[in-house]
Amino acid sequence: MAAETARQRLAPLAEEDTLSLGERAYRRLRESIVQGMLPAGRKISERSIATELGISAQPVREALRRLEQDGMVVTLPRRGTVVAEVGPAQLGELGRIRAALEGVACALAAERIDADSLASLAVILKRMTAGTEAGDTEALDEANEEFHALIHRATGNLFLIRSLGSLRAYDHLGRHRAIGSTPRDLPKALAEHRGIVAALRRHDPALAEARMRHHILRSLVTNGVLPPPPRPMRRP
Amino acid sequence: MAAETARQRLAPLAEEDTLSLGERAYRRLRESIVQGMLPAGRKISERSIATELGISAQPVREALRRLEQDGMVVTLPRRGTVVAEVGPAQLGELGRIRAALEGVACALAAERIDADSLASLAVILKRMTAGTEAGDTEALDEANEEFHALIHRATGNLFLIRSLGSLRAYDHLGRHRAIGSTPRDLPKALAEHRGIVAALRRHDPALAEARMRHHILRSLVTNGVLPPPPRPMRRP
DNA sequence: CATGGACAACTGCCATAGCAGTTGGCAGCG
DNA sequence: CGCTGCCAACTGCTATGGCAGTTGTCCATG
Repeated sequence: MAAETARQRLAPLAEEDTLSLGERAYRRLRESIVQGMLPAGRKISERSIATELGISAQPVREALRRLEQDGMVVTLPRRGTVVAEVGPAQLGELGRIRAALEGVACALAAERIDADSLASLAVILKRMTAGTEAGDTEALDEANEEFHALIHRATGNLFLIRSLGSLRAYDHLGRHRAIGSTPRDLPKALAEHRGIVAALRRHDPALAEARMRHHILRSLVTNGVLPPPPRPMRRP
Repeated sequence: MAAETARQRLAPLAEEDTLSLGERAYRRLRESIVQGMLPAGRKISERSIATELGISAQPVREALRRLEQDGMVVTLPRRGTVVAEVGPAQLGELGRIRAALEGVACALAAERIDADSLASLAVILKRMTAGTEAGDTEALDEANEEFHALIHRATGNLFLIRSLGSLRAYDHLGRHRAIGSTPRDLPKALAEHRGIVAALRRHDPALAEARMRHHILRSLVTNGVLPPPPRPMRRP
């Protein structure tokens, strides 16, 4: 079959940033994948992507190698590179992996988080409270993003930051897969976020880890990417 | 200061494999880092590494970008790339991360492992038993490697396999850092391995996860990369 | 002696060109 | 009509060359 699949071309890279072309291509491609364009199975050729982005093939190639390491594309040598299939099952697995990783991240953060970060978290919590009352899911998503990113950075662990960045990308993919508005339990999420901050403020790694892990797993369940708890979940 | 640090050159890449040069350079460099040559702080220039390996600079560059994603090197744009500092503290963090990841891997494996893999694990257990009685640490290390790699593969999750591959590399680094023979508790490790296989055979994800995580954390403690449990560890 | 500035020797980064292996289709033979 | 073999158009992969930014050294100047 020919490539008749009405492919929407990628806009050329804006030269707004000072980042390397390889880095920009990496982010752009990852974004394009989780946003839904470039669906699973789509063939990605270094040259075509390069011309669409208005750059050379080398940076694209680097980006593809990194995406391959993230598991978002698979490439058969001398055959081609395609967007990896990420079915509901694998999405669930990645969610469980993310839950575990967010857990240790939260534990590490609890050990070394400073007053400034705690203050920032308090501010984010206020925004979350307002957003929950107003039902502003968009603002909530943004605050949620900052919330977790801040905790990740608080660990000071680059490996954790990078891995969780990739994993959260998959989370976005899951939301885009679910047609329409995904179900959420706003008040419960807010309470959990409060509990996590409380544990962080107490510098209690074990408690922080348990609460964070529970929070992620529960949100995955209400979002439908994980089935209801096959065995009674631990109460935090 | 000049580069007078008696640098031992890397042997050119053998063309034994059919792997791409970039992949081979990636593995070679990672190996060289965890083995102790290319110590932390060593400057790594694409060109010099390329000439030492007898290849071009492009594959080396890809390898460096991937190593950067693993956190093993850091590169300042237009300034240079150096081997990342991985102190005892970060080694401990990475260990805790690995414990969590090995845990979920073991849980996933428990859900879907087949009879063949279980049989292979039984064979490995026998080798471990023999090695423990004979005190053959080298054979034990090899068996241990296969043991965990087999469980990783049993999950069928590429992200898990890749991440744990990188993490285990850091584990080797920890052993090479510790001068002389690192302390180990062979009988205890054997018993834990048996318990893990039993949980896998029972297809009990929660039990398998708890046991695997405990196993990793304990081995990290006896190896000295983690301090003795600051708070009472859960009994599996 | 101290200081500043220019030049050379790096560095990472990117574009171009071409290699070898794979695939799809089409002509030609049975 | 069906099958085989070849050829062109891909693919990923690597080498080469060169650009721009950084650094360290050395000489000239105060």
